[in-house]
Amino acid sequence: MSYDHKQIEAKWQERWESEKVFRAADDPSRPKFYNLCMYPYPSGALHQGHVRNYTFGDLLTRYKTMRGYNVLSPMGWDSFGLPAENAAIETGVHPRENTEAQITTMTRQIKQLGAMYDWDRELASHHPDYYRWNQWLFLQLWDRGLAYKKEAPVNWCPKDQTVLANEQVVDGACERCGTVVERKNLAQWFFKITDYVERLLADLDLLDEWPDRVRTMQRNWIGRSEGASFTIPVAGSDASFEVFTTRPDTIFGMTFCVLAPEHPLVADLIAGSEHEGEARAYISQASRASEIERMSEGEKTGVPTGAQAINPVNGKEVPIYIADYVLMGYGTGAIMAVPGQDQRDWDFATRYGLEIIRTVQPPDDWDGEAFVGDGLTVNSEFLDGLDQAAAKLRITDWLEEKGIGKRTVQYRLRDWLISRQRYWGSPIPIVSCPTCGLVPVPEDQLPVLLPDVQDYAPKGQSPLAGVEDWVATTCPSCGGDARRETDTMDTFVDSSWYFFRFTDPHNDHIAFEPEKARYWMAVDQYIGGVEHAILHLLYARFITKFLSDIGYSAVSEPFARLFTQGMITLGGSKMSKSKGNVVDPLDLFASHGADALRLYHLFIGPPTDDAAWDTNGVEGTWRFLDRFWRLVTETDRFENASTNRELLAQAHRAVKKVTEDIERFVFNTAIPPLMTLVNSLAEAVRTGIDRETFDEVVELLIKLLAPMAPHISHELWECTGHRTMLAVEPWPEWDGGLVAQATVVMVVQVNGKVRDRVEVPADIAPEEAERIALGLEKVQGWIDGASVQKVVARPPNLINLVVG
RNA sequence: GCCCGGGUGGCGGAAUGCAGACGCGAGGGGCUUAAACCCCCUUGAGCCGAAUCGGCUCGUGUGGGUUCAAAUCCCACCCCGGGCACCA
Repeated sequence: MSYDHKQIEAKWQERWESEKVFRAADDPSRPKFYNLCMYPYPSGALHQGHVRNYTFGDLLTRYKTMRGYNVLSPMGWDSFGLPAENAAIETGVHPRENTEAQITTMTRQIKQLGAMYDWDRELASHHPDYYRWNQWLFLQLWDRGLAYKKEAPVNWCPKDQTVLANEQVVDGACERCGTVVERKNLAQWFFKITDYVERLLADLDLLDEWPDRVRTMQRNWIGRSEGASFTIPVAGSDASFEVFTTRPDTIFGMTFCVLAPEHPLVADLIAGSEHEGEARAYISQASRASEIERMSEGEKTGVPTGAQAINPVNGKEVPIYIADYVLMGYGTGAIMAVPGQDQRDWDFATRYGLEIIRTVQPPDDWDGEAFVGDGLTVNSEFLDGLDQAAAKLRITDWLEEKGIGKRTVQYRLRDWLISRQRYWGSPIPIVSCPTCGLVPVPEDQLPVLLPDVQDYAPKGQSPLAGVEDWVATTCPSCGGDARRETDTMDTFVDSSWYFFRFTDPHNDHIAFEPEKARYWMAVDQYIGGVEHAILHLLYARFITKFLSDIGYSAVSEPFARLFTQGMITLGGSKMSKSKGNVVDPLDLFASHGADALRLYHLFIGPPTDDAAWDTNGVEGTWRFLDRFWRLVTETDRFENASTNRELLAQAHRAVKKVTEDIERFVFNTAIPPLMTLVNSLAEAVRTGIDRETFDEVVELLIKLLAPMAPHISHELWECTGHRTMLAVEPWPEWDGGLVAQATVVMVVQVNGKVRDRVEVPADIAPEEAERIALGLEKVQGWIDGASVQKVVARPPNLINLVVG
């Protein structure tokens, strides 16, 4: 009889839940393991990406539990955010109602997977119990000057009617809806992540259990550049401007300067100039140009200001241009242009007929344009003859001595723009008072509750602005009339500290007890999609460092070990509703069961890699489970047999292999030894096996399968007469004596080609291996009288005879 | 343009001194009135031999190199995927 996955899976899901097998107690006497899958947005439908994520996570939860760890594996909901609000705009249904219905649905689906969480610790970021502490976090940052409001040019999505962080702009378009992003000046809230930039960069080196790829992405995102900044005076005026360069050694090659169109000095420089009209037209065009147009590389355009700059090293006067290839947001918004050593400057110079001076000698065969490589400095007075490094050092010292400039480090990373003109998020706990200015809502008045609104449609400001009796309030400081901040927080704020809240999820007088966090943090294993490699992980690292600084966290890095899983693809592209290529996990729960689906996700390929979906593969893992099921439940004839020891040895080798593979987080190679062991066991049942060996091999197989296919494993554990809960049984150890092989098949090569194989003792000496190899008939045929010139012996696996 | 990954049968993928484990697919056989399920066998390409067994040659994107030995290490190139991108 084939196994009834529906009945068995329902039975065990109920048992695990009612017996609270996976509830984590705060017990500092036990070694802990904090295992966390990135908490999901409650979209309402479990997809294969979730299944893959939770299958990996649950395998680890169950494995570590069997290894005796006190495992914390919580689940929660990233439940604020745009999709629920956009749905509300269309349907009028309150986002809360919608979100909570979807949480209910997804909870049921996750339980159908058999993935175990401590549901007593469930949290959802839209609950006042949670966002109250989100607001608390905001106030902590405010108190230390790390939250501030300022007018800034921002990325504005005209469709969603909200501001986007730089990180949420992809190819000049809104990450969510694809609308081309505009630039707008608005007063916005920021977190000062740049205060932490050096630590965020330096501590990446400590994260040696993170994928290199993710560390590199973060490093590039932070974008540290060393160089010099210095002052350039404007000729015939008191004005001057600062520039930053990574190539101060090329300063003698400066033949013009460029200011960004938004540079504050521009207006003064062009006033009254013959180029004023032309320049104004250019500036206004640049400000209207969408981000995407400005970003498209190509022809560099610009206009002269008519003003001249004075090169501080040699007093040479060069023209000052305005061009949009210089960005106001990076460095000082002004550059010294050195076309000889910078391709962008070269392009600009050749277009406008400007002078080009090489100050680095290119190689003799150089036929390119700007030369950016290393070489001897030329045309540079006291720098001549120095290489790049020496010249940089020399000129930077010179600039510092003269008081003209200084060593400078620049970063690509900007402060984190956290305000959103949307409804479905944590209200920012600030009140604006005409006399006191911006005043924080006192901690004991938190949470600032999100009020209900009538109209969710975006109008350029948060829908909260329309709730007059909410907006109108009194100043906590002077008691006078004041108005509430109507922006809400970016949902990345919610997710930047939720892993702390899981350590003390019900606390209603503090965000979390530092003592509890001290026991559970850091997260030992964090599992999720690589799409969070930059934003979420960077923000979470920043907030953790902050919480550490204010005494709430004993760790300054939240995630000790990070695992990023690959995507599931079908027909060459990522499975997604919009592509219409989804395979619904719920259908597979019904047709093949959660165990077969889980096993398929483990087996399909390396967990880090993308994997091409093949429903036949689920059929395959189902067949494997069913074969094992029938073998255990239908075998009833036993006899003494001589091959039992070899079968037992194979079983113990499987224990070793599976254990080692789980430890190194590679699951696809942990399944084949189980499949071959089941096949060998079936073979042994056909040819004769004794009861004792059969039972031992079955017991090992059940335990090894327990973290991967838990339902069928638990049922078989019970079927084979055990009264204990398999989930908390100890993980099996392998018998070293059985694993070690007495004899090994040695490969015999002649001139590097395999010519024969021979069974030899595992501890064979090289000389003996050579003697045996030379005695083989086939080997003699290949040597054919020639002399053996060299013997490379790697006993007992291989020996290579080199003949000439 | 710069920085990461990656190219192995019909397919997903194993393999760090034996290429193709394991699974899927395909082909053949058994069971069956029949089909499905299940069980057994075959399955990189080419070739040799009185040939269901034994053997040979080639073969891991392309071209070189190092080595007794290369999918694996090195160099160059091609292709695919990802990240960043006028960052001075």
